[in-house]
Amino acid sequence: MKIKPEYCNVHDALSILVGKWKPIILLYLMSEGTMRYGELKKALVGITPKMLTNQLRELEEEGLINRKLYPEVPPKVEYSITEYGMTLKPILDSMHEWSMQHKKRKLENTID
Amino acid sequence: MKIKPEYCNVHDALSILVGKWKPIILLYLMSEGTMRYGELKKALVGITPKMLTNQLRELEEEGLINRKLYPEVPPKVEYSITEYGMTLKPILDSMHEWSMQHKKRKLENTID
DNA sequence: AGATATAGTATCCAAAAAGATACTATTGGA
DNA sequence: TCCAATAGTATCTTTTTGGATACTATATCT
Repeated sequence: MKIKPEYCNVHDALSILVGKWKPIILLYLMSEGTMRYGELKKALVGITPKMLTNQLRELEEEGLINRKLYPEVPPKVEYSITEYGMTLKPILDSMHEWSMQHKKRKLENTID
Repeated sequence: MKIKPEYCNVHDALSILVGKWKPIILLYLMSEGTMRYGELKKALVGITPKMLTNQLRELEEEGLINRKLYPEVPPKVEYSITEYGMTLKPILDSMHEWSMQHKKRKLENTID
């Protein structure tokens, strides 16, 4: 059997999740609920405005988060997880769980 | 609450899985069992030897796959998934499942 | 009139990931 | 003696991703 990355579903799922700040943003919105742009910017230590906007836009494009613009001045924009975005929660949770075990395992194997 | 990517377990789990060919290699070894370097190279259409070696080494370093070298000439090397690597299967399976739903959903929303 | 607050853009630069391509060691067999 | 087979290395280039930093629009408040 011959295969290419483009035909791999896991590869595609990963490409949606990957991005330096995407998992964090998703987890954050999943647990904290609605947040404004500025709040996210404060919470995500070290993120640049360009990156924040970029990651939010990409998540929005996949339908995972919602962007609500209030027509005020100064502007107010609220981000929240969509119902659809919540379908990722079990996967993120199991990755979180696996990662913790993995780190534990690494420590155990570092007897040197 | 303030957060950084380095403190996010999901981020870390992803970084182990990410790499253009890693998910494919894992899935392949999970389903096909043991494979030689040359067999993998033939199966993974378009991969360069450098990339193949690189991805295999990184997976091996995490303990997910096994490298068995037979001291023959010409050399013979067999790769297989480890028992530990198999603990990732449920996660990969759910990502596969999610990705399929996601594509279906995208098609439905493309009525334009 | 000028400062303030918010949610971004725009531009340029650095680092990381991936691709192309050629090369190597070894030894059993023709 | 020279070639084939296998599992890689080595080197250079391109592409992708992320970082630094400065700038903008605009109604309101003083």
